[in-house]
Amino acid sequence: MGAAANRAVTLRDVARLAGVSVATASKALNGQPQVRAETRARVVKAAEQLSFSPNTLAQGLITQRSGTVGLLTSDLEGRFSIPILMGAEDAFGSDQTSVFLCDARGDTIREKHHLRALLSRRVDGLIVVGARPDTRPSLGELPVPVIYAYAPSDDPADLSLVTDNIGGGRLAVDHLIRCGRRRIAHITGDPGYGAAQDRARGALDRLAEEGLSLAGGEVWFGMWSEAWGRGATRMLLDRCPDVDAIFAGSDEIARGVLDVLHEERIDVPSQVAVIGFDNWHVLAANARPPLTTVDLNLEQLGRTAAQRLSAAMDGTPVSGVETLPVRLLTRESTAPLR
Amino acid sequence: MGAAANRAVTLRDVARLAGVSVATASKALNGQPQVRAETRARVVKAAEQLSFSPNTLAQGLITQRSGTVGLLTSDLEGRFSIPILMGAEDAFGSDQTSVFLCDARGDTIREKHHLRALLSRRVDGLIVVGARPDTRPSLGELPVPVIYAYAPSDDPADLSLVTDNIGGGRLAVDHLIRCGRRRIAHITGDPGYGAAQDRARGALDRLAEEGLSLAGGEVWFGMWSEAWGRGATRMLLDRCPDVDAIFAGSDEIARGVLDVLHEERIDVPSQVAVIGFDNWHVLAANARPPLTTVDLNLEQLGRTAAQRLSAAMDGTPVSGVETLPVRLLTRESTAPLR
DNA sequence: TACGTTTCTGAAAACCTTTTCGGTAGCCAC
DNA sequence: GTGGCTACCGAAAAGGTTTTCAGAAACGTA
Repeated sequence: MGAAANRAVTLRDVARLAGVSVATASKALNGQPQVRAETRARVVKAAEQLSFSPNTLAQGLITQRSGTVGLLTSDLEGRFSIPILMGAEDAFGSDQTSVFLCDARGDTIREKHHLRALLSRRVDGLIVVGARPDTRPSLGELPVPVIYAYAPSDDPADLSLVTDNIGGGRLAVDHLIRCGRRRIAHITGDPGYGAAQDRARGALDRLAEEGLSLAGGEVWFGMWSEAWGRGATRMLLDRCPDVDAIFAGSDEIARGVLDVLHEERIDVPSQVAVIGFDNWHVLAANARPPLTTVDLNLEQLGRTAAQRLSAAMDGTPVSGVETLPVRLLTRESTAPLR
Repeated sequence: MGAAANRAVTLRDVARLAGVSVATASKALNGQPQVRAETRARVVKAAEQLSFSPNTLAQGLITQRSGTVGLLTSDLEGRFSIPILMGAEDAFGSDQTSVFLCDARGDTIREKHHLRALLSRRVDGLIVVGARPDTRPSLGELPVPVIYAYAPSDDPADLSLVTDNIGGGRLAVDHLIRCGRRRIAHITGDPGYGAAQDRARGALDRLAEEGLSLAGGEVWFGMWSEAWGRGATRMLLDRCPDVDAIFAGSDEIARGVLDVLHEERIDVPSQVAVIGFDNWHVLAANARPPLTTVDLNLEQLGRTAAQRLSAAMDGTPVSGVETLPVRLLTRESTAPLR
């Protein structure tokens, strides 16, 4: 594979080839004004000829900026971190900032290790992505700015970016109401998750505004799995056979819901509308029928994280919790009643 | 969040606090022998007190090693790259090598951009992960060693690491045969994928050894989707109602297969055994029943990639295509006939 | 011609660490 | 008291780049 260990070409090589000093070469390549056009051209040509690329390490050493930020995640599947990473990369754009992704796998000592590694590589900032949307311990005072994304920090002095779970719950129910549904049930995951509580809260709020209450009488908390989605749906149909819409707290649960409805020959969406949460593409798009769901806008979250981080790196101190809107993605599992 | 822009502490600060020169401090911290135990202790204490962490950029500048490798992927979902990343991190372990993940999103110009960024950060090596398990264009001659993982390079002078799709096909069919099945069908994805061809090839080989041929008469090529899994299964049941096992070319397809079997009240595994491919956890583990599947061993792939890369970085030139074994993961969708 | 001005170039310092090599101090033996 | 060890420490160079500042060259003006 051609180890091709020919020593990397340095600015000195370029300067020599162009017949100038390294100082001039540097200025020529960086667009500094105090260099004659003709000289600049010569340097640029030489650089291209040698396919020179500046040593970022050396640059970082003197500018005190490494041009890298760390993305520290605990997310084994990459379900959240990859979209956030893409958003962040987008926002930093080609302005020579790269993003370092480290996966701590939910392990505190691995997290510490990665943190040390990132810090010793002099990252200019840090984005911390939690595995679940609940508060997580703050990393404390660090020599670089930190943004917590998805899972907020427990220290209000930090800046956290979270998705709007309450708003998402409202949005889902609002959509169902607009579809003419009145007997709406909510099946969701582990009640220990703040996200489950918030989504339920949003749903209940919107229902109350309409003078409605939950079909089935209560929120069906359980687990974040298809199996629970199936089990809860069976119980729900038992207790409340005239339900006309189900809001599932996650796409996994929604898959279970759809499964049982299908089994019972209940048509979706004409008899019962189903809406999920997360827009986990492989689950939602492949569902039968394709699943209307609440998209978390994770790329946007990543972009915003990058922007806030840029601001913080430029010295504007930031803190608090910022809630980012989610959006409805309609597919075929919901439709107006008539 | 405490921008805490207090200038990072340097070795000079440590030395000053310990009352020694920077040279001595360096030697003390790096375990060099020519420093008195008492002095070393003083330096170590000072370093801890200031929570000093050496500037990797400066270190890299003189050792000519950045202690980072790049992981260049085209995989939007993170389905492949995250496990490979974890395996690679494992293999490099805490021996101060970090892994830089960049997502090119299947876009050539983005790939070029990331490549430049990585190279200018002086990564010590590169792992390139393709989006699909087919050959991809070589990056050509680079100043650092490169390993192609998952998708092999089209240049035989490169080193590529791929999963054993033929072996996987054999393994799947072998398992079904051991379960006493004789009328085995194969539903798989896009025939344009080498992986689809290889898996089918392995399956056919193993069947031939047993003197069997494929139930349904042919391989059912189609698309990598649940919908195709459903459609193909319906056709299959139509043409060949006595089938007793189905080998699906991916877990997504297998989900479709299970769906239709369930719909037709055909019990899995007692009447028909089903096996998938990929071990995409959210799909396979949540299936009804949980899906026996072929695990790609991607973490192992990542570990091996890291090892080969280390070897290459140490000067051993490597090339060719290395095929890594996959393994069977039995859940409940397969079982002996009786 | 002498001087001031403008325009361009280069030497050198700085960033932080590692490593080499010379130097100092202490010790022992003569 | 001298020479020769050993054990320890520090000055300095190196790595590649940017930036500052001084100097050189070219030009115009008096």
